[in-house]
Order: sequence, then C-alpha cells, then structure tokens
Amino acid sequence: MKSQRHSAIRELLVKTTVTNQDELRRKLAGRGIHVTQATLSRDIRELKLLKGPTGYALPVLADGE
Amino acid sequence: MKSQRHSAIRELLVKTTVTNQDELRRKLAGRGIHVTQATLSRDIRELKLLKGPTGYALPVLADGE
DNA sequence: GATGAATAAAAATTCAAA
DNA sequence: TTTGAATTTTTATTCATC
Repeated sequence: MKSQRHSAIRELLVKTTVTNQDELRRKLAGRGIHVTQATLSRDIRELKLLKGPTGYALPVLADGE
Repeated sequence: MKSQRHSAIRELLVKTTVTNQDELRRKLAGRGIHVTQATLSRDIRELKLLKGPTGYALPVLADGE
C-alpha cells in the first residue's frame, strides 16, 4: 500500500541517510517493502522530497500542507 | 572564473526557476558564461544546492557557512 | 489508480589536458 | 586546480499490465 510505504520512507529519512533511490529501495526491502526504482521515483515526487549534498531530505511544509 | 560563475548561479536561482542543469547552462550562456554540464554538476555540489519538485534551490546555511 | 520493465533523460564521475 | 569530452550512474518517464 502506497501510504504505508510513504510513511516508511519518511521514517527512514529521519533515522538514516539515503543517498540514492537504490539505497532507499534496499532499506525498504529490509522492512519487507519491495518496490522498484520507478515507484520510488514517483514516491519521491509525491512526498516532495529534496535531494541535497547528503542525500534525500523531507521538505519543510507550510501550514496545511 | 569559478567564483563569478557561482555568484551568477546564486542570482539566477533567486530570480528564476531552474529545472535542470542544461537549463542552467543555457541561462548562464545568456549571461556570457559558457561551461559544460560537468562543470555545473560540480558547481551544484560546491554550492550545496538542493533539488526539489520545482527545481534547484539555494540551501539555508547555518551561521558561518 | 498503482506498479514494473524498459527506455529516455538528467546528473555524477572519470580521465585527459590545460 | 579547473575544465570538457566521454562514460557511468542515477532518476524520470513511457508503455503495458494488474
């Protein structure tokens, strides 16, 4: 289910460093969530993640977002 | 000169939206600064730019950075 | 609508070379 | 030490399928 995967991604990002989508894929797989890179690319867009020098990060959201 | 190009990049980012490195390259070229994608990839790292849903953005820097 | 496989596009890196 | 050309790697998209 997508919403659970999104939650798992958020958690991973606050707890660990995620450098690229394949690393994210492997970390999710370690939690039993198996998806492909294409799906993670879409998730990253939907979650509005930022990619910076140290990897992916959660955005600061305005009220209501 | 790299430092001037970095300044130009910062200016472009606050004034315009830059979606990808080739667009950045073209906008810099419009200012007379001609470099390749490889150079811009390095600049982006050096400037610690973030890439988000709307394009590249300047980072919020801590004091002293 | 959500996903994967394949592909295209974008970005990072390597390897000269100045 | 900075850069470009070529290459590799990573990410986004397309095109089916469920």
